[in-house]
Amino acid sequence: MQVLLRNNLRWTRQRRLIVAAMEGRADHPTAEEIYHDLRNRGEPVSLATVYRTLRALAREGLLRELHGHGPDRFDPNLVPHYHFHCTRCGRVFDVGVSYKGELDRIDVGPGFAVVSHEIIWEEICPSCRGKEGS
Amino acid sequence: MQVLLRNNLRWTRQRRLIVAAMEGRADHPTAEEIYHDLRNRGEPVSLATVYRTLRALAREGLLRELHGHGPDRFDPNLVPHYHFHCTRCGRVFDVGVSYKGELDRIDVGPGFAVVSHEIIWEEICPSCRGKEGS
DNA sequence: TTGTTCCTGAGAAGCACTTGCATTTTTAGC
DNA sequence: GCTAAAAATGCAAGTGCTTCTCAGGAACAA
Repeated sequence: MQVLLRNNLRWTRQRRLIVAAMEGRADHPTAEEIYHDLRNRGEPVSLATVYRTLRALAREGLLRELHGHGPDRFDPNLVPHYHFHCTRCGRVFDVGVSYKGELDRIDVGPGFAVVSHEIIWEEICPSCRGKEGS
Repeated sequence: MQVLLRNNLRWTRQRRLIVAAMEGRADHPTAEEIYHDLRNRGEPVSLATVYRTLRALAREGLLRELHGHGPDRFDPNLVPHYHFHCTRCGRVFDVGVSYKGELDRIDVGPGFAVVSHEIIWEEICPSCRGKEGS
């Protein structure tokens, strides 16, 4: 991953830690979650740095930002895929529907330029389902 | 629209104004935008009431809430359809791709319950495209 | 008309970030 | 390895969006 950090981005201790904390995660953590992960392991990082780093990595294309209700989430999985989102707890999961590349090539109208697309399912996840009734 | 307001929701002056301001709009306004609309017309409403009313209407299923970067937006068009979102100015537009009902019926995994789905295109809209270079 | 319940406005509070700035760190060049 | 320039960090303050609190005001049912 570090080899990809060009453009005046320095490979600092904090960035190494944050990248390591993200690597291989499939649970789409928030900046807060990464911050607490590192804090709990005794690693000194500030929340501002976690935010700055995560956004920088997303700008470099090394991470994908997910927006929706609640705090932004980050996904290290760069293979195009879709998500579903639990409307109760806010968690985001991957969905196994194959990526529809043709939707990136549709013509949405004159002057518009498609960058990417995302399909989001609104769901109730099994663990919230268990606590039903509330 | 008023006939649909059941469940202890009272048909107040403010709610009438807010519903009227939303009716037929295709520009997916934010709560702030509705608030300023009414204020500019000399109608006395508070921002808190606009937020409360819009959320209440969405809970009743009379409006759709759109989440993404920036403030939440509201859509009075209940016919299932998709959106694209300008990554520069944050505005949301309707996209003419026909609704894929089968995606509401996919099996995302044991215990998950699909409520709905949305496809969002990330775009640069014509007016931001014109101001390119910034 | 009256009582109950719900709604409203105004401002405070809260969450999720972002920014400013003084102080490190990193890194390229010697 | 040393040095200077540039970039990153931590902290605290600031911002944007939204919800909450609460006292007073409207709506609706009887």
